[in-house]
Amino acid sequence: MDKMLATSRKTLDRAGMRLTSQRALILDIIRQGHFDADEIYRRAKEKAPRISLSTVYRTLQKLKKLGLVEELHFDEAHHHYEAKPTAEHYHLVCLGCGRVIELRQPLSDFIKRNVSEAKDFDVVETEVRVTGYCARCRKK
Amino acid sequence: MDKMLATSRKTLDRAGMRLTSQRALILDIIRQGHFDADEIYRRAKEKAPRISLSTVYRTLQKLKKLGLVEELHFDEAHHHYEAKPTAEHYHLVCLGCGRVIELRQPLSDFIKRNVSEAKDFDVVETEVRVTGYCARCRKK
DNA sequence: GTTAGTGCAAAGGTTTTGCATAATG
DNA sequence: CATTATGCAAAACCTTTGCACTAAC
Repeated sequence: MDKMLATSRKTLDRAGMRLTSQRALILDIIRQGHFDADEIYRRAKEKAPRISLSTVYRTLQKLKKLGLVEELHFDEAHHHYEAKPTAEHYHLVCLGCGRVIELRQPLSDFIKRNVSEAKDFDVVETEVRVTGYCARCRKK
Repeated sequence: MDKMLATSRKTLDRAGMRLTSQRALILDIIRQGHFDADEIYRRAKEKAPRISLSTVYRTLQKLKKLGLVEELHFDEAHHHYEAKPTAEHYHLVCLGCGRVIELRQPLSDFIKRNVSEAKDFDVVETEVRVTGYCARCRKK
């Protein structure tokens, strides 16, 4: 049980939630990349064949509320999830191959400054989604 | 039949598509704001009670492909649509009241410049979604 | 008239929920 | 052991599709 898991446990504890094997597993999977619920489910089943899709959804939901996981909206069909906290970054989604590239850029300050100034808005979260073609796909 | 509709007709013509009363109606509704498919359907039914939800979805799909309409990803459950072409802008979604505020900011240049420089990515579209609380809701 | 578009109903895919059982703290 | 979480199956949603009929060009 690593350090991050210990931190997660504390967060769960504080919320009166239990750290089950399924939750630890899901948390672990999410830390490895951006996946949709079904992909998380498939990966989880490799280690815990009896896990159910509902558990995945319920867990994701709860972790999201606790701020341990962030929900992303890459494509139209499914949501994707990634572990938090992470350094600020946003996503490039390649329309050719579907690859998701993380891009660390100090954008939120820029946005927040402009947004609040202009509209008196209290920013909670900023999601930037850029679609286009990666270098590999552009060559075709 | 206004000027915009004439433009739309041309675009449809070029694609070998017919300008039906339903399409004109949907186009007209979308120009009034950002709505999800169901809201468009409800509004459309007021003027054309026999219109079907499938027609709404099919129309949105086609208009999107033609570039007359843009699909947005505000909340987790539905897609929203807005008319194009519009000036570059992004969206603030209030977590309190759900209101969507348009924000005109020259962000895309900033993003495109940074993105291409950093990652050799050919940008097609940029979507920025800022969530938070509007002035009204913040007071509570 | 030909062909594309519509309405309806049915299917598809994702996410949520109810309930009895199992596991955590 | 009290309570929260799980698994399963069924339901709830949103969106798409097949087909016969209608309307646009």
